Amino acid sequence: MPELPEVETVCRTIRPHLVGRRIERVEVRERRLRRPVDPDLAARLTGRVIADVRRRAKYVLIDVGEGEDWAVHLGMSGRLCVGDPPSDLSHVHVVVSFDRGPGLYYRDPRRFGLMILAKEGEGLGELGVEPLGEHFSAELLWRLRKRHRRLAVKSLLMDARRIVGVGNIYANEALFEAGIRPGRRYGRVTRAEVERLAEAVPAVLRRAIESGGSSLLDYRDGEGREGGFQGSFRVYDRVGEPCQACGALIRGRIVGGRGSYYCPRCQS
DNA sequence: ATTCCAACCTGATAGC
DNA sequence: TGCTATCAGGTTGGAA
Repeated sequence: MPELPEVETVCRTIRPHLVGRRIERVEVRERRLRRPVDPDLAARLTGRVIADVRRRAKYVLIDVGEGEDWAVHLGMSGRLCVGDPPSDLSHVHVVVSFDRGPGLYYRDPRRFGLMILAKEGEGLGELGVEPLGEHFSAELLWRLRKRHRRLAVKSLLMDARRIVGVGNIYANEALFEAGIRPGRRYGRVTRAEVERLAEAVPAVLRRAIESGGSSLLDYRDGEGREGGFQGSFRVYDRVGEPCQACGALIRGRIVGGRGSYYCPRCQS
């Protein structure tokens, strides 16, 4: 679910409710996430004052001072919402209350999410370039091409060790915008196409953020609202529908184990 | 070193 | 209605 635009939206929507709040109580109801939650997490967080909330890759980073971040990954079905948890607490794994104002809860039916408390910048593994940052460019993509000639271009876009934040939805959408088929070997992508891709990736992500992200099933922002970008998909999950640009029927195939979608006329 | 793929888990949906 | 099979926004570890 949550790719960069969704995580960014969550950060923006929880930030005003959390900054300056002192963590009063943390209840971990289910420790079995993708990696087990530290048994001491609640104790380590209690009493901390939240200094900031920001995003890195697909992580929500809650700055709890002393150089440490409470990093939350939403996996496929995670939600981080401000307010009281729903009366049905199933899949609500963590509930937080503060010295004042509304609480915060984490819900994740599939438990592919992750939650750690670590020194700033640590514990998140190898993370690549931010596609909305200054280091993302055609030059970078061209450089990466040298080392990944055999890889499908879409798989490269989705490899968080190289480029972060781009998941299955936005990889498909950006490749449509750049006119490149998802399964094309990266070594066969031309310089001109790389230039288009370098424009398309941040453009798609920015538009999605403006719409509050995409809600398929589980995603909600920090205030419980659905995103709106799912109504703007050009190719994602649209097999058999006409391309909005040329009318050809959208096709689907598996690339790198993930559902991939493209217009056979607009994308080569 | 790079690439591929199964695995993790629950729920929604499609087909019979 | 109900059962089964398939698929889903992500990441990872191990094999090829």
